[in-house]
Amino acid sequence: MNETTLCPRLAKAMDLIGKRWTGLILYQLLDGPQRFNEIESALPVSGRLLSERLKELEKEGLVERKVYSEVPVRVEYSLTEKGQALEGAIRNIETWATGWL
Amino acid sequence: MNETTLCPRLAKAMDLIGKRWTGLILYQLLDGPQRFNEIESALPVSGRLLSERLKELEKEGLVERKVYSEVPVRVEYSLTEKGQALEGAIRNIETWATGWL
DNA sequence: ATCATAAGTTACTTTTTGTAATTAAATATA
DNA sequence: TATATTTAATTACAAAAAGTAACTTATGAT
Repeated sequence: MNETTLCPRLAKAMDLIGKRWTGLILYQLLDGPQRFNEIESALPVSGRLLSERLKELEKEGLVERKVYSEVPVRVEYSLTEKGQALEGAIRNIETWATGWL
Repeated sequence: MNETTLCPRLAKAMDLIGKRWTGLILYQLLDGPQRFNEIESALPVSGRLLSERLKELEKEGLVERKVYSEVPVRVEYSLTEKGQALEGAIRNIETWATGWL
């Protein structure tokens, strides 16, 4: 086990995307801003992990969180420019999936 | 938690790629056929998980395993056409990583 | 017989996930 | 006043996956 010449940025990207549910959450957000429950309903992910993943993605600047003080509260998540920039990669995976799986 | 209309192929693709080390292993194999120890040295993955991941990828038809009965034995792993077809997605992630991380 | 080497596998600990119940905040209703 | 509703989480605990290091297997050279 060593890290020799592995590009740290690629390693970080793969670590982010290669985390369970992250890819699907980003894919879901390509459809536009969505609230917590919408994402939870669209994917087979539990609230616990969805919350955790969204926090990570927000911290990494891929996702933005907006709170609307309505009743009951509404929280919307959307892709930032940085997150949106992953669309090509995600669409590529989608295309591969339909062609090879 | 439900699965509503989520595309099963995309879900499977994300499950494959979204498994720790899988993305980097595939990326490494884009350089051409490599033996077990080469991959292990190039990435911060342990032999235990590398072995497990390569088995999964072989089972899914993305990677081919060839044994050369030399002394000591040589085992080479390479991408199949199906695995190679992921190059676009992987390169896309690489580009994103260098641009945004 | 002993050693060397590549490619794993095993045993054991730590971390991450899955699941379900619970909480917080802000009203509306009985 | 007390209870109910709804969204967005958080907590507690069990199960699964990952990290680490030592061990095994196969084959032939010394």
